[in-house]
Amino acid sequence: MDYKIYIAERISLDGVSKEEIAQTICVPPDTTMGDYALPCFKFAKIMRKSPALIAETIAAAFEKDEVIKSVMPVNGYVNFKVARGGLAQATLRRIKEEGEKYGASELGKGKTICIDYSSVNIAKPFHIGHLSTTALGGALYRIFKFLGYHTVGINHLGDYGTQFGKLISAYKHWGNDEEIEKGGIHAINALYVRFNKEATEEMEQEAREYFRLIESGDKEANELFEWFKRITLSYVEKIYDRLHIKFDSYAGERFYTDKMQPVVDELQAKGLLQESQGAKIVDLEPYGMAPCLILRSDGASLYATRDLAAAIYRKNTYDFDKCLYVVAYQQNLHFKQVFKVLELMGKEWAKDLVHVAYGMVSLEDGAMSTRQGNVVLLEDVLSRCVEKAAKVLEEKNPDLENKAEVAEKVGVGAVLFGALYNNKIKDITFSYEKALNFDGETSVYVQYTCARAYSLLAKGGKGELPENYEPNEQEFDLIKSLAEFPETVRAAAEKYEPSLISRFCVDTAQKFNKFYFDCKILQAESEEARAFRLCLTEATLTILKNAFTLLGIGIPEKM
RNA sequence: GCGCCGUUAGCUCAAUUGGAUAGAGCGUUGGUCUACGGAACCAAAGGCUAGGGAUUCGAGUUCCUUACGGCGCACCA
Repeated sequence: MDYKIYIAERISLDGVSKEEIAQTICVPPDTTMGDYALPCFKFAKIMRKSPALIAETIAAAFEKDEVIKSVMPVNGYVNFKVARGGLAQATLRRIKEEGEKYGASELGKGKTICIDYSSVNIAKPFHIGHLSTTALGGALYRIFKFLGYHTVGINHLGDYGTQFGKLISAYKHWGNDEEIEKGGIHAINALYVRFNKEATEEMEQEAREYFRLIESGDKEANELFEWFKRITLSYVEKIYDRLHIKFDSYAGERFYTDKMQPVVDELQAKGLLQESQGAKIVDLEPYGMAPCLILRSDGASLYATRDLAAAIYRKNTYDFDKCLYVVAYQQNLHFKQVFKVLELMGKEWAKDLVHVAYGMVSLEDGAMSTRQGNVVLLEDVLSRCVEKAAKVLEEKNPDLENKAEVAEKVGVGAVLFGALYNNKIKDITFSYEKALNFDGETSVYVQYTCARAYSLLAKGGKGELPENYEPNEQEFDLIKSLAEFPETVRAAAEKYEPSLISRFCVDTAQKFNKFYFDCKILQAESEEARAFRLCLTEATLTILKNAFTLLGIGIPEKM
């Protein structure tokens, strides 16, 4: 039941709709004030009465029932207290019934959403700079799926550009097949780094020529390129497996090679293409933006050209209702330009394209650079976190059976959770000290809370929910938190902000721990209290599992 | 120079989108240790929400402005 609507329907105000009342109802900062509140200030103007008077009138006219137990006007607010037993019953029953579906909905039924995320570069190792888009995109993918959308995860591979010409040139000069087969991506990347350090002018020339050869379909150049691509993909797929990330398409930039000319033609036909300084552009001056470059003066396509082709292809292929680009805010202008050009082309669906921008990751000693080799590799961060988890596990719980498996869940979870805990727009300075901290507001805290819950349920069994039980403060506080989960999931989707879910988890775990310390569960004061608390424990566990599944993090039963 | 974003406790971050006394974690100090799992819990200290103006019943949140920081601004992706 939605209490806000329930309350709103029992209030009538001249000139104010029930919907507006329901929307205005909020949750007071302190539970002692009430469970819900209606601030009356904005009605004062319409009704030409003071907020305090309106609040008093509403309170006086409100008929209390078995759901709303008390109604109090306080300084222009009307505070409502609900019957706790009823709310507890309804919430716990629903969680029990819906189980792993609790929080899901059919909101997106029949709708398709494309999510472009992670988008790795061929021949470049996966560093922590790629973590945000991967973790965010993966979480959004699951969140939208949970809300009933048909989701399409797209890894828009960075597999196009002169850099691959450089790579082939470097390979020709210094490459060694055996080393590459053994060293994989790192051996390839070493070649690329070396090229950027040591390449002569002739080699640069040669690199451009190799790139041209790839483009024109030259057999050897393409075989080399495909080899590098295979090595890269088998490397990143291992990482994706550990992070529980999946894609439905690996159509990268190269995929659009033959799909750009029609876009250029269409731009031309629609009179949008202009010549400027030898290049072809779409002028965006009227919209306060720099021009969007479509073709270089040598006729070659650009980043924007491929993104235009990709957007059109995705619309034609998936007929999406929304298409997200989970890309760092560095690209703000780029996407504004691309979206605007599509709008000018008359694509009414351009409004459905969303750049989900997030903050940058830097190291304590400055920015990362693949070319200079100044990077922190994700695989290293993962292995160090898992190692640390294993070490702590060895101390705390040496008899645990599946230690390696648990350490993996704890360690990898901590890395993912760290990437999903703050507002996505914030910049991050990576440090091992922070990454390896398992105390406080972390996934480990939540996992530990779950381990406690599992342990309680193993000892106490799963009870039947008692009919007439009046929850105490701690119990009720926790239940209200649990009841908010569906709304939290929806908000996370609406704002493209998985951190709302991470925050929810920590908050709920804190409330559970408070409940755990203040209330005896297995030796409760009555049979009813014991049964109720076990149900509450089970419900909390259900929700934390659902939430962590959305984030892509596992929860061990023991740790 | 222009545009976008950011600035909240010593540090890292929240704040239900304009609502009541701005909350957590880390760190610090003190407490809980015969326990349903101490990777935990409780308490204390710590704030002119970067500065200034405006809007209104009410601003961390909206608008203007200044400062500081990040990012971007034509043939890279």
